[in-house]
Amino acid sequence: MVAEKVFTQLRRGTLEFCVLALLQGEPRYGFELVKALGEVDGLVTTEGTIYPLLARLRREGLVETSWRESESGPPRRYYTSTAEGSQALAAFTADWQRFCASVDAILERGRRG
Amino acid sequence: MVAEKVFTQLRRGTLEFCVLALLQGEPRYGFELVKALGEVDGLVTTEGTIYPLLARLRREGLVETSWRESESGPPRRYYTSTAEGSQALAAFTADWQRFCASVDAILERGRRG
DNA sequence: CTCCGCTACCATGCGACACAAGGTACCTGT
DNA sequence: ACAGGTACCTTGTGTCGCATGGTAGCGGAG
Repeated sequence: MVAEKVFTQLRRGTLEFCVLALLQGEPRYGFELVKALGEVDGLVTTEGTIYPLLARLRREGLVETSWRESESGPPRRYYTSTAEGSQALAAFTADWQRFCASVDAILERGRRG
Repeated sequence: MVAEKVFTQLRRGTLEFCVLALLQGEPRYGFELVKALGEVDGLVTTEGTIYPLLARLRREGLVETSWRESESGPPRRYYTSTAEGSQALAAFTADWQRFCASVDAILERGRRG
């Protein structure tokens, strides 16, 4: 709970697109996303983070939603990526790789210095 | 100026340690750091960001400072990484690599889906 | 029937970076 | 020696995304 604080900052800006990536070709609902992200190192989060994020994606037209009945529990709101969402994801992926390369270079320089 | 907004978020949490990396083995002053970061893709920033950041690092004991005369201009406050700073940098580097690997994996999955 | 897990959602707060202005010291040209 | 420009540091305000904690409803297990 203490060392994890670093990841809270690192997640900024990336979490949004990680969600978008998880929605590619496969509709998912909120709680499912929390569990999926929880299995990935450094991306653990909670519903309180995911739902505002999903609402934002919806406002921006990057995802669409639809209700479906569940066999065990309350109905679920499924989120699907729009074409615009996939496009935004692709653009981010390029930016992300550039950014990673820059940071890696600096950290590497620091290790030598 | 529009697409750069993504990087603003990505910088969060990493900028601090990029500065720390630049200080390894080589004392630098604030303005110099701004220029050095400005040459790196995605890490461009301004004094208004750097100085509060440096103040934070100093409060946390990760850097030390000392004034030195300049041959051309006002005196400069030089920042040096402490042993604690180098240690924190090493810890972050490990976290960063874990995080990158996670994000890369998710983005990759999204491209296939 | 009651408790607990699942599911969705909202209100509030914090932390880190951006933007912009202000201030002081030094140098240079004339 | 004075004016203006540059180097350098500082401070205040704004923005935005994630965290924390809480509400509410449904359904199954004990």
